[in-house]
Amino acid sequence: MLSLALRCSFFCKENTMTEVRVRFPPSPTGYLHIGGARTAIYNWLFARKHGGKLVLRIEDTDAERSTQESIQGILDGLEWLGVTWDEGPYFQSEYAAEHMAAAKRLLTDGNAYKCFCSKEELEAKREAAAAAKGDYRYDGVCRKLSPEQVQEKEAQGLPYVIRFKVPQEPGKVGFDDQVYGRVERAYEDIEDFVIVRSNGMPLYLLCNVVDDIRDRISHVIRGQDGLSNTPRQILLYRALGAPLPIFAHMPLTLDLNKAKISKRSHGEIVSVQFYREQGFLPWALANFLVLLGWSTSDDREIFSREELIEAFSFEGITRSNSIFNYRKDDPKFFTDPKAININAHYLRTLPIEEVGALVKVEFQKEGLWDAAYDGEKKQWFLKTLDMARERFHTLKDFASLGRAWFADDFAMDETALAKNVLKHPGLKEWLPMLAERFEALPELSHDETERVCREFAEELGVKVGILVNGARAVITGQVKGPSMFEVFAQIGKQRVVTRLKGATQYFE
RNA sequence: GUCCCCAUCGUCUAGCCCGGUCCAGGACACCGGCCUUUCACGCCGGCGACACGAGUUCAAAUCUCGUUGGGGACGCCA
Repeated sequence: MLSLALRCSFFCKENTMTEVRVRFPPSPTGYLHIGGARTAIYNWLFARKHGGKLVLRIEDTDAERSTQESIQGILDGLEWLGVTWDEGPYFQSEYAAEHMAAAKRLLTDGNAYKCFCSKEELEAKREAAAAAKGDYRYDGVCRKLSPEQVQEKEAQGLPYVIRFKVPQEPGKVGFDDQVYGRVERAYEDIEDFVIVRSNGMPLYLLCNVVDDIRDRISHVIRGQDGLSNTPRQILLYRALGAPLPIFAHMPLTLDLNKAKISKRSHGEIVSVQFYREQGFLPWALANFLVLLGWSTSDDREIFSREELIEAFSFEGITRSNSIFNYRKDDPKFFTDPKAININAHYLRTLPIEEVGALVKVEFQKEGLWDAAYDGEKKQWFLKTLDMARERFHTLKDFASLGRAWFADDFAMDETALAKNVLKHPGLKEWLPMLAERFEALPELSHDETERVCREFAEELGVKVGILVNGARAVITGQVKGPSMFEVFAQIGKQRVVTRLKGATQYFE
């Protein structure tokens, strides 16, 4: 799709910055959302792959919208995902003096000028242009002001913003984006943009560049929505006499209506925290997110950390936006089915000890944790998880669907009750009778319980499945689960017998 | 409106740069089968796409142009 020469320009072009340094600069105006998380992961992968550094920088210059809570949320989210940074977090607000100094320099070097046009004036011009169906760009009236005129206006105490002087010549600015290829923008299409507000505060475009220069960022990896900012930022780098980083823009993640996902309009479904609460394994989410816009040429989709770091490159990144196919109000999937599928995959393939550690946290929250699970019941605990996890999708399932394994106050699934218990009235007598036969055994083993069940079924002249599934319902509250003979043995004689005898209650 | 970007199954995508091996491959989802005491896993099979139109060519998903559709950016937000 894109010429190879262009794609590998990072490796071929001489670069004054030998060290790979990338950054993730969230603005703390809300929780960490999956789009931001994906960008962070890409940066992290790139840094790890090239032995570089990931800098975390909190862009908190919008004091009104930034919150401490949000900062903490972002940090927690990254940490949970396993995205580790090497420097920071730095806070953009602490470098205000530097941003100002840069603005002053641009002013004295003649790369910027003071603009006294009021917001109202500009607004009027914008509206007039819109009414005439034309497009508006700052007309540069203040750029033409003589030094005397500027002095005069300043003497009058008129407020001013500082605008950058975009070259007024036929050329264009361009750069080789690592994902999108050559991107160019004619000077005439760029207006003299504001870099400092009338209250003296520098704007994002400038701050961001100044910070990236100071942090010696070699590769700017960010969302495609930053693509059209890039030409202006390059102008800033040039004027500031700094070397250019390499740019790589990622396609965006869209919602079902193909609109950019945002915290504001999508709520929890796009928040990393939500997945944490819903029982996602952190790496499963990361793995899924990475696949939204990146792939390898082979058919691999499941990657360990190491494998991903090894496999990752800009080459595998698509240029088209991808849709986050979440399904709200779907009884089976509460988010993108693929995300659930990947989570389920990790849930049943990860070393059981790892799953155990995560389930422990879940159980502690649910009041299901028993200290003995870390002690004498540890083997039993892990084996139970191992048996149960095969058909679970999230960590929460252990405490909900799997509750009967660990506690006596579990819920009876309605389908299980109707289909596997009430449908066969004979079970009202048979299950307690089965309990008696189990009681006669020294302990419940897979083979013994199977023998007993089959013999009993034969005596009764019914299919063993009726007995077994009826038992499953009253013992686990579920319509599905592992082989019941293993379940008998695992749940243990006492609970099994009690629950089988209690079957009569369902017939009243 | 202006500038820019994008366009393959419902979704994520491979293939496109270097045209034939692609009546387009994989994954998820969905449907069916096998397995089975259930469900799940696993395995087997099915459904399902090159946005449209021209052009170039012996040959186009791949190259060119146009159309349409979608997205992003156009702030004294970040």
